[in-house]
Amino acid sequence: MSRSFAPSPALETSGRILAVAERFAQMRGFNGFSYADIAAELAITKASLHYHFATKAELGRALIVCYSERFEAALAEIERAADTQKRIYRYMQLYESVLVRDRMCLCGMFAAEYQTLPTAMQQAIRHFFDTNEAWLARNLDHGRKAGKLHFNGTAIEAARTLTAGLQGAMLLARTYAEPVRFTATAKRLLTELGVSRSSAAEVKPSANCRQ
Amino acid sequence: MSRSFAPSPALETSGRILAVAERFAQMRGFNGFSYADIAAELAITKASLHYHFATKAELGRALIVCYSERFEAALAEIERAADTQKRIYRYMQLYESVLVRDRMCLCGMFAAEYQTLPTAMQQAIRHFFDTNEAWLARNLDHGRKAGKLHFNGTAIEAARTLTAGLQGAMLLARTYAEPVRFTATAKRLLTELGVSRSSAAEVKPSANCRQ
DNA sequence: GTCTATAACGAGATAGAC
DNA sequence: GTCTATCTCGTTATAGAC
Repeated sequence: MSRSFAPSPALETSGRILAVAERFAQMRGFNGFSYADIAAELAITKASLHYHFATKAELGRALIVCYSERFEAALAEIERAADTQKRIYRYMQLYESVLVRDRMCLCGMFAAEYQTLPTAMQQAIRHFFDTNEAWLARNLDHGRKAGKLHFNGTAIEAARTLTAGLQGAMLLARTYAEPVRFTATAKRLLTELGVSRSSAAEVKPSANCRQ
Repeated sequence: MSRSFAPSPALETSGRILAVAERFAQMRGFNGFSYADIAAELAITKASLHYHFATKAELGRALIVCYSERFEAALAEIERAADTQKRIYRYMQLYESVLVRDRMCLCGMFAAEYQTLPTAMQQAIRHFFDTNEAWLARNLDHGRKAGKLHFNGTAIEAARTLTAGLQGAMLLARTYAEPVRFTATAKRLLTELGVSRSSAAEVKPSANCRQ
Protein backbone atom coordinates (compact mmCIF):
# COMPACT_ATOMS: atom_id res chain seq x y z
CA MET A 1 0.00 0.00 0.00
CA SER A 2 1.02 3.58 -0.60
CA ARG A 3 2.29 5.96 2.07
CA SER A 4 0.54 8.87 0.33
CA PHE A 5 -3.09 9.68 -0.23
CA ALA A 6 -2.90 11.13 -3.70
CA PRO A 7 -6.11 11.26 -5.74
CA SER A 8 -6.92 8.50 -8.22
CA PRO A 9 -6.02 9.20 -11.83
CA ALA A 10 -9.36 10.80 -12.58
CA LEU A 11 -11.25 9.97 -15.71
CA GLU A 12 -14.06 12.51 -15.67
CA THR A 13 -13.57 16.23 -16.14
CA SER A 14 -14.69 17.20 -12.68
CA GLY A 15 -12.09 14.87 -11.23
CA ARG A 16 -9.37 16.38 -13.36
CA ILE A 17 -10.47 19.85 -12.34
CA LEU A 18 -10.26 18.90 -8.68
CA ALA A 19 -6.80 17.41 -9.11
CA VAL A 20 -5.39 20.48 -10.83
CA ALA A 21 -7.11 22.89 -8.47
CA GLU A 22 -5.87 20.92 -5.50
CA ARG A 23 -2.30 21.24 -6.67
CA PHE A 24 -2.65 25.00 -7.17
CA ALA A 25 -4.34 25.40 -3.79
CA GLN A 26 -1.66 23.44 -1.97
CA MET A 27 1.19 25.27 -3.67
CA ARG A 28 -0.20 28.81 -3.93
CA GLY A 29 -3.17 29.05 -1.59
CA PHE A 30 -6.84 29.62 -2.35
CA ASN A 31 -6.24 33.30 -3.11
CA GLY A 32 -3.21 32.43 -5.23
CA PHE A 33 -4.85 30.82 -8.25
CA SER A 34 -7.79 31.49 -10.56
CA TYR A 35 -10.18 29.68 -12.86
CA ALA A 36 -7.99 30.89 -15.71
CA ASP A 37 -5.02 28.97 -14.29
CA ILE A 38 -6.98 25.73 -14.12
CA ALA A 39 -8.52 26.24 -17.56
CA ALA A 40 -5.12 26.81 -19.15
CA GLU A 41 -3.69 23.66 -17.63
CA LEU A 42 -6.61 21.46 -18.72
CA ALA A 43 -6.97 23.18 -22.09
CA ILE A 44 -10.65 23.89 -21.53
CA THR A 45 -12.44 27.21 -21.03
CA LYS A 46 -13.33 28.98 -17.83
CA ALA A 47 -17.00 28.64 -18.75
CA SER A 48 -16.64 24.87 -18.71
CA LEU A 49 -15.20 25.06 -15.22
CA HIS A 50 -18.27 26.95 -14.05
CA TYR A 51 -20.46 24.17 -15.40
CA HIS A 52 -18.80 21.73 -12.98
CA PHE A 53 -18.26 24.13 -10.09
CA ALA A 54 -20.56 27.12 -10.33
CA THR A 55 -18.56 29.29 -7.94
CA LYS A 56 -15.02 29.27 -6.65
CA ALA A 57 -16.36 28.87 -3.12
CA GLU A 58 -18.10 25.69 -4.25
CA LEU A 59 -14.89 24.42 -5.80
CA GLY A 60 -13.01 25.29 -2.63
CA ARG A 61 -15.41 23.33 -0.49
CA ALA A 62 -15.23 20.35 -2.82
CA LEU A 63 -11.45 20.45 -2.57
CA ILE A 64 -11.52 20.22 1.20
CA VAL A 65 -14.20 17.53 1.32
CA CYS A 66 -12.37 15.45 -1.26
CA TYR A 67 -9.04 15.93 0.50
CA SER A 68 -10.51 15.07 3.88
CA GLU A 69 -12.13 11.91 2.56
CA ARG A 70 -8.84 10.61 1.21
CA PHE A 71 -7.03 11.61 4.38
CA GLU A 72 -9.58 9.87 6.56
CA ALA A 73 -9.43 6.77 4.39
CA ALA A 74 -5.65 6.75 4.83
CA LEU A 75 -6.08 7.05 8.59
CA ALA A 76 -8.52 4.15 8.63
CA GLU A 77 -6.11 2.06 6.62
CA ILE A 78 -3.28 2.85 9.03
CA GLU A 79 -5.40 1.91 12.01
CA ARG A 80 -6.25 -1.40 10.33
CA ALA A 81 -2.73 -2.38 9.37
CA ALA A 82 -0.25 -0.94 11.82
CA ASP A 83 0.60 -1.36 15.47
CA THR A 84 0.49 1.51 17.92
CA GLN A 85 3.90 3.07 17.40
CA LYS A 86 3.82 2.60 13.67
CA ARG A 87 0.47 4.34 13.41
CA ILE A 88 2.00 7.59 14.62
CA TYR A 89 4.93 7.13 12.32
CA ARG A 90 2.65 6.63 9.35
CA TYR A 91 0.59 9.61 10.33
CA MET A 92 3.74 11.67 10.00
CA GLN A 93 4.44 10.03 6.65
CA LEU A 94 1.13 11.29 5.30
CA TYR A 95 2.39 14.83 5.77
CA GLU A 96 5.77 13.90 4.36
CA SER A 97 4.16 12.46 1.24
CA VAL A 98 2.52 15.85 0.64
CA LEU A 99 5.69 17.83 1.24
CA VAL A 100 7.88 15.82 -1.10
CA ARG A 101 5.47 16.72 -3.90
CA ASP A 102 6.33 20.37 -3.14
CA ARG A 103 2.97 20.99 -1.55
CA MET A 104 1.62 22.28 1.73
CA CYS A 105 -1.15 20.42 3.52
CA LEU A 106 -4.31 21.74 1.87
CA CYS A 107 -5.94 22.53 5.19
CA GLY A 108 -2.75 23.95 6.68
CA MET A 109 -2.61 26.33 3.73
CA PHE A 110 -6.30 27.19 4.08
CA ALA A 111 -5.81 27.69 7.82
CA ALA A 112 -3.47 30.58 7.02
CA GLU A 113 -6.08 32.13 4.72
CA TYR A 114 -8.93 31.16 7.03
CA GLN A 115 -10.30 34.65 7.63
CA THR A 116 -10.66 35.33 3.90
CA LEU A 117 -12.53 32.11 3.08
CA PRO A 118 -16.31 31.58 2.74
CA THR A 119 -18.09 30.04 5.71
CA ALA A 120 -18.70 26.72 3.98
CA MET A 121 -14.97 26.29 3.49
CA GLN A 122 -14.19 27.32 7.05
CA GLN A 123 -16.53 24.64 8.38
CA ALA A 124 -14.95 21.98 6.22
CA ILE A 125 -11.46 22.98 7.36
CA ARG A 126 -12.42 22.68 11.00
CA HIS A 127 -13.91 19.27 10.31
CA PHE A 128 -10.60 18.16 8.85
CA PHE A 129 -8.69 19.21 11.95
CA ASP A 130 -11.35 17.85 14.29
CA THR A 131 -11.07 14.45 12.63
CA ASN A 132 -7.28 14.57 12.75
CA GLU A 133 -7.29 15.48 16.39
CA ALA A 134 -9.75 12.76 17.31
CA TRP A 135 -7.82 10.08 15.43
CA LEU A 136 -4.49 11.14 16.90
CA ALA A 137 -5.81 11.53 20.43
CA ARG A 138 -7.45 8.12 20.32
CA ASN A 139 -4.30 6.43 19.11
CA LEU A 140 -1.98 8.35 21.39
CA ASP A 141 -4.14 7.43 24.34
CA HIS A 142 -4.22 3.82 23.27
CA GLY A 143 -0.44 3.77 22.89
CA ARG A 144 0.20 5.32 26.26
CA LYS A 145 -2.09 2.88 28.02
CA ALA A 146 -0.24 0.03 26.31
CA GLY A 147 3.07 1.48 27.50
CA LYS A 148 4.23 2.02 23.93
CA LEU A 149 4.03 5.82 23.88
CA HIS A 150 4.97 8.43 26.44
CA PHE A 151 3.71 11.97 26.95
CA ASN A 152 2.43 14.24 29.68
CA GLY A 153 -1.00 15.80 29.91
CA THR A 154 -4.05 14.86 27.89
CA ALA A 155 -3.92 12.94 24.63
CA ILE A 156 -5.77 15.80 22.96
CA GLU A 157 -3.09 18.29 23.91
CA ALA A 158 -0.38 15.94 22.72
CA ALA A 159 -2.28 15.49 19.47
CA ARG A 160 -2.57 19.23 18.94
CA THR A 161 1.11 19.70 19.65
CA LEU A 162 2.07 17.06 17.10
CA THR A 163 -0.24 18.49 14.44
CA ALA A 164 1.04 22.02 15.08
CA GLY A 165 4.62 20.84 14.86
CA LEU A 166 4.07 18.99 11.59
CA GLN A 167 2.15 21.82 9.96
CA GLY A 168 4.72 24.37 11.08
CA ALA A 169 7.56 22.16 9.89
CA MET A 170 5.94 21.91 6.46
CA LEU A 171 5.59 25.69 6.33
CA LEU A 172 9.27 26.22 7.08
CA ALA A 173 10.63 23.37 4.99
CA ARG A 174 8.75 24.75 1.97
CA THR A 175 10.14 28.24 2.58
CA TYR A 176 13.65 26.88 2.26
CA ALA A 177 12.79 24.19 -0.28
CA GLU A 178 14.56 21.79 2.08
CA PRO A 179 12.37 18.77 2.86
CA VAL A 180 15.01 17.58 5.33
CA ARG A 181 13.95 20.42 7.61
CA PHE A 182 10.59 18.70 7.87
CA THR A 183 12.10 15.28 8.35
CA ALA A 184 14.42 16.44 11.13
CA THR A 185 11.66 18.19 13.05
CA ALA A 186 9.23 15.33 12.53
CA LYS A 187 11.77 12.88 13.88
CA ARG A 188 12.21 14.99 17.01
CA LEU A 189 8.47 15.21 17.57
CA LEU A 190 8.07 11.46 17.22
CA THR A 191 11.06 10.67 19.41
CA GLU A 192 9.51 12.85 22.05
CA LEU A 193 6.43 10.62 21.97
CA GLY A 194 8.55 7.52 22.18
CA VAL A 195 8.18 6.50 18.55
CA SER A 196 11.48 4.95 17.59
CA ARG A 197 13.18 5.10 14.23
CA SER A 198 12.70 1.33 13.91
CA SER A 199 8.99 1.93 13.51
CA ALA A 200 9.84 2.60 9.90
CA ALA A 201 11.49 -0.81 9.55
CA GLU A 202 9.25 -2.61 7.11
CA VAL A 203 8.69 0.26 4.73
CA LYS A 204 8.71 -1.47 1.39
CA PRO A 205 7.93 0.80 -1.54
CA SER A 206 4.64 -0.16 -3.13
CA ALA A 207 4.68 -1.17 -6.78
CA ASN A 208 1.36 0.56 -7.19
CA CYS A 209 2.47 3.82 -5.62
CA ARG A 210 1.12 6.69 -7.66
CA GLN A 211 3.39 9.62 -8.48
CA MET B 1 9.02 46.84 29.07
CA SER B 2 6.39 45.40 26.81
CA ARG B 3 6.02 41.73 25.93
CA SER B 4 4.94 42.64 22.39
CA PHE B 5 6.76 44.30 19.56
CA ALA B 6 3.94 46.38 18.13
CA PRO B 7 4.88 49.34 15.92
CA SER B 8 5.17 52.83 17.39
CA PRO B 9 2.13 55.03 16.97
CA ALA B 10 3.27 56.39 13.63
CA LEU B 11 3.08 60.06 12.87
CA GLU B 12 3.94 60.16 9.19
CA THR B 13 1.71 58.76 6.45
CA SER B 14 4.12 56.05 5.37
CA GLY B 15 4.19 54.76 8.93
CA ARG B 16 0.40 54.68 9.10
CA ILE B 17 0.29 52.87 5.78
CA LEU B 18 2.71 50.26 7.07
CA ALA B 19 0.73 49.76 10.25
CA VAL B 20 -2.56 49.22 8.44
CA ALA B 21 -1.02 47.05 5.74
CA GLU B 22 0.73 44.98 8.38
CA ARG B 23 -2.54 44.26 10.12
CA PHE B 24 -4.19 43.22 6.84
CA ALA B 25 -1.21 41.08 5.88
CA GLN B 26 -1.14 39.31 9.23
CA MET B 27 -4.87 38.68 9.27
CA ARG B 28 -5.60 38.00 5.60
CA GLY B 29 -2.28 37.28 3.89
CA PHE B 30 -0.46 39.22 1.20
CA ASN B 31 -2.89 38.02 -1.47
CA GLY B 32 -5.84 38.78 0.78
CA PHE B 33 -5.81 42.58 0.79
CA SER B 34 -5.46 45.40 -1.74
CA TYR B 35 -4.40 49.03 -1.96
CA ALA B 36 -8.11 49.86 -1.95
CA ASP B 37 -8.47 48.24 1.48
CA ILE B 38 -5.65 50.32 2.94
CA ALA B 39 -6.84 53.51 1.26
CA ALA B 40 -10.36 53.09 2.63
CA GLU B 41 -9.11 52.60 6.16
CA LEU B 42 -6.81 55.63 6.07
CA ALA B 43 -9.28 57.77 4.12
CA ILE B 44 -6.74 58.57 1.44
CA THR B 45 -6.61 57.55 -2.23
CA LYS B 46 -4.86 54.61 -3.85
CA ALA B 47 -2.76 57.10 -5.81
CA SER B 48 -1.37 58.47 -2.56
CA LEU B 49 -0.39 54.99 -1.49
CA HIS B 50 1.57 54.57 -4.71
CA TYR B 51 3.47 57.76 -3.90
CA HIS B 52 4.81 56.14 -0.72
CA PHE B 53 5.12 52.59 -2.01
CA ALA B 54 5.28 52.51 -5.79
CA THR B 55 4.40 48.83 -6.07
CA LYS B 56 2.74 46.30 -3.83
CA ALA B 57 5.91 44.21 -3.92
CA GLU B 58 7.80 47.21 -2.53
CA LEU B 59 5.22 47.62 0.21
CA GLY B 60 5.44 43.92 0.96
CA ARG B 61 9.19 44.05 1.33
CA ALA B 62 8.97 47.11 3.58
CA LEU B 63 6.47 45.24 5.76
CA ILE B 64 8.86 42.35 6.30
CA VAL B 65 11.92 44.53 6.88
CA CYS B 66 10.03 46.69 9.37
CA TYR B 67 8.58 43.65 11.13
CA SER B 68 11.96 41.94 11.30
CA GLU B 69 13.63 45.02 12.73
CA ARG B 70 11.15 45.24 15.56
CA PHE B 71 11.35 41.53 16.18
CA GLU B 72 15.13 41.59 16.30
CA ALA B 73 15.07 44.57 18.63
CA ALA B 74 12.76 42.61 20.92
CA LEU B 75 15.15 39.65 20.82
CA ALA B 76 18.09 41.88 21.69
CA GLU B 77 16.15 43.35 24.59
CA ILE B 78 15.30 39.89 25.87
CA GLU B 79 18.91 38.80 25.69
CA ARG B 80 19.91 41.89 27.64
CA ALA B 81 17.37 41.59 30.40
CA ALA B 82 16.50 37.95 30.98
CA ASP B 83 18.26 34.85 32.21
CA THR B 84 18.54 31.72 30.10
CA GLN B 85 15.23 30.03 30.83
CA LYS B 86 13.29 33.22 30.78
CA ARG B 87 14.67 34.13 27.36
CA ILE B 88 12.96 31.16 25.80
CA TYR B 89 9.80 31.91 27.67
CA ARG B 90 9.82 35.48 26.43
CA TYR B 91 10.53 34.33 22.91
CA MET B 92 7.29 32.38 23.09
CA GLN B 93 5.53 35.45 24.47
CA LEU B 94 6.46 37.41 21.36
CA TYR B 95 4.35 35.00 19.33
CA GLU B 96 1.61 35.07 21.92
CA SER B 97 1.50 38.87 21.78
CA VAL B 98 0.81 38.62 18.05
CA LEU B 99 -1.85 35.96 18.40
CA VAL B 100 -3.88 37.75 21.06
CA ARG B 101 -4.27 40.63 18.63
CA ASP B 102 -5.98 38.13 16.30
CA ARG B 103 -3.00 38.02 13.97
CA MET B 104 -0.71 35.43 12.49
CA CYS B 105 3.06 35.97 12.53
CA LEU B 106 3.68 38.09 9.43
CA CYS B 107 6.41 35.80 8.18
CA GLY B 108 4.52 32.64 9.09
CA MET B 109 1.66 33.93 6.97
CA PHE B 110 4.00 34.85 4.13
CA ALA B 111 5.68 31.45 4.40
CA ALA B 112 2.37 29.88 3.40
CA GLU B 113 2.11 32.18 0.37
CA TYR B 114 5.85 31.96 -0.28
CA GLN B 115 5.66 30.59 -3.81
CA THR B 116 3.40 33.44 -4.97
CA LEU B 117 5.58 36.25 -3.59
CA PRO B 118 8.18 38.36 -5.44
CA THR B 119 11.83 37.40 -4.95
CA ALA B 120 12.65 40.45 -2.84
CA MET B 121 9.99 39.43 -0.35
CA GLN B 122 11.12 35.82 -0.33
CA GLN B 123 14.64 36.87 0.57
CA ALA B 124 13.41 39.07 3.40
CA ILE B 125 11.28 36.24 4.77
CA ARG B 126 14.22 33.87 4.83
CA HIS B 127 16.28 36.48 6.60
CA PHE B 128 13.63 36.69 9.30
CA PHE B 129 13.70 32.96 9.91
CA ASP B 130 17.48 32.80 9.67
CA THR B 131 17.77 35.44 12.38
CA ASN B 132 15.21 33.68 14.53
CA GLU B 133 16.97 30.38 14.19
CA ALA B 134 20.38 31.86 15.00
CA TRP B 135 19.08 33.66 18.07
CA LEU B 136 17.24 30.62 19.36
CA ALA B 137 20.05 28.19 18.63
CA ARG B 138 22.56 30.41 20.39
CA ASN B 139 20.42 30.74 23.48
CA LEU B 140 19.34 27.12 23.54
CA ASP B 141 22.97 26.06 23.32
CA HIS B 142 23.93 28.49 26.04
CA GLY B 143 21.16 27.20 28.27
CA ARG B 144 22.04 23.57 27.75
CA LYS B 145 25.69 24.16 28.55
CA ALA B 146 24.65 25.94 31.73
CA GLY B 147 22.47 22.96 32.66
CA LYS B 148 19.33 25.09 32.54
CA LEU B 149 17.80 23.62 29.39
CA HIS B 150 17.56 20.07 28.12
CA PHE B 151 17.19 18.72 24.60
CA ASN B 152 18.71 16.12 22.31
CA GLY B 153 20.52 16.76 19.06
CA THR B 154 21.80 20.06 17.81
CA ALA B 155 20.62 23.43 19.07
CA ILE B 156 19.70 24.34 15.52
CA GLU B 157 17.34 21.39 15.21
CA ALA B 158 15.81 22.17 18.57
CA ALA B 159 15.38 25.78 17.47
CA ARG B 160 13.64 24.75 14.25
CA THR B 161 11.34 22.41 16.13
CA LEU B 162 10.33 25.14 18.54
CA THR B 163 9.71 27.65 15.75
CA ALA B 164 7.71 25.13 13.76
CA GLY B 165 5.63 24.26 16.80
CA LEU B 166 4.87 27.89 17.63
CA GLN B 167 4.01 28.82 14.03
CA GLY B 168 1.82 25.76 13.64
CA ALA B 169 0.12 26.42 16.95
CA MET B 170 -0.69 29.95 15.83
CA LEU B 171 -2.15 28.63 12.60
CA LEU B 172 -4.45 26.22 14.42
CA ALA B 173 -5.40 28.52 17.28
CA ARG B 174 -6.50 31.14 14.77
CA THR B 175 -8.57 28.61 12.85
CA TYR B 176 -10.59 27.92 15.97
CA ALA B 177 -10.33 31.46 17.36
CA GLU B 178 -9.13 29.82 20.56
CA PRO B 179 -5.88 31.41 21.77
CA VAL B 180 -5.72 28.80 24.53
CA ARG B 181 -4.85 26.22 21.88
CA PHE B 182 -1.67 28.18 21.30
CA THR B 183 -0.95 28.60 24.98
CA ALA B 184 -1.39 24.90 25.71
CA THR B 185 0.88 23.80 22.87
CA ALA B 186 3.47 26.46 23.68
CA LYS B 187 3.58 25.33 27.28
CA ARG B 188 4.22 21.76 26.18
CA LEU B 189 7.01 22.82 23.86
CA LEU B 190 8.69 24.84 26.58
CA THR B 191 8.28 22.15 29.21
CA GLU B 192 9.95 19.78 26.80
CA LEU B 193 12.98 22.10 26.77
CA GLY B 194 13.00 22.33 30.53
CA VAL B 195 11.53 25.81 30.73
CA SER B 196 9.38 25.82 33.84
CA ARG B 197 6.16 27.69 34.38
CA SER B 198 7.90 29.75 37.04
CA SER B 199 9.92 31.43 34.34
CA ALA B 200 6.90 33.65 33.90
CA ALA B 201 7.01 34.66 37.56
CA GLU B 202 7.86 38.33 37.40
CA VAL B 203 5.60 39.27 34.52
CA LYS B 204 4.35 42.67 35.54
CA PRO B 205 2.26 44.45 32.93
CA SER B 206 4.04 47.49 31.60
CA ALA B 207 2.33 50.84 32.00
CA ASN B 208 3.67 51.80 28.61
CA CYS B 209 2.43 48.69 26.86
CA ARG B 210 0.89 49.71 23.56
CA GLN B 211 -2.41 48.15 22.57
C1' DG C 1 -20.65 19.18 -21.65
C1' DT C 2 -18.07 22.56 -24.02
C1' DC C 3 -17.79 26.56 -26.54
C1' DT C 4 -17.76 32.07 -27.74
C1' DA C 5 -18.74 36.28 -26.08
C1' DT C 6 -19.37 39.45 -22.68
C1' DA C 7 -20.78 41.47 -18.47
C1' DA C 8 -19.42 43.50 -14.09
C1' DC C 9 -16.18 44.39 -11.05
C1' DG C 10 -11.68 44.94 -8.66
C1' DA C 11 -6.80 44.81 -9.06
C1' DG C 12 -2.23 47.35 -9.53
C1' DA C 13 -0.50 51.23 -11.60
C1' DT C 14 0.21 56.02 -14.06
C1' DA C 15 -0.52 61.04 -15.69
C1' DG C 16 -0.93 65.30 -14.46
C1' DA C 17 -3.41 69.13 -11.79
C1' DC C 18 -3.29 71.30 -7.29
C1' DG D 1 2.06 64.90 -0.65
C1' DT D 2 -2.54 64.29 -2.12
C1' DC D 3 -5.93 64.53 -5.39
C1' DT D 4 -9.05 63.21 -9.85
C1' DA D 5 -9.21 60.65 -13.70
C1' DT D 6 -7.98 56.98 -16.34
C1' DC D 7 -5.67 52.83 -18.14
C1' DT D 8 -4.96 48.01 -18.53
C1' DC D 9 -5.44 43.79 -17.09
C1' DG D 10 -7.24 39.85 -14.42
C1' DT D 11 -11.00 38.18 -11.78
C1' DT D 12 -15.53 35.66 -11.07
C1' DA D 13 -19.54 34.81 -13.28
C1' DT D 14 -23.46 34.49 -16.88
C1' DA D 15 -26.04 34.04 -21.51
C1' DG D 16 -26.83 31.47 -25.12
C1' DA D 17 -25.20 28.80 -29.37
C1' DC D 18 -23.54 24.20 -30.65
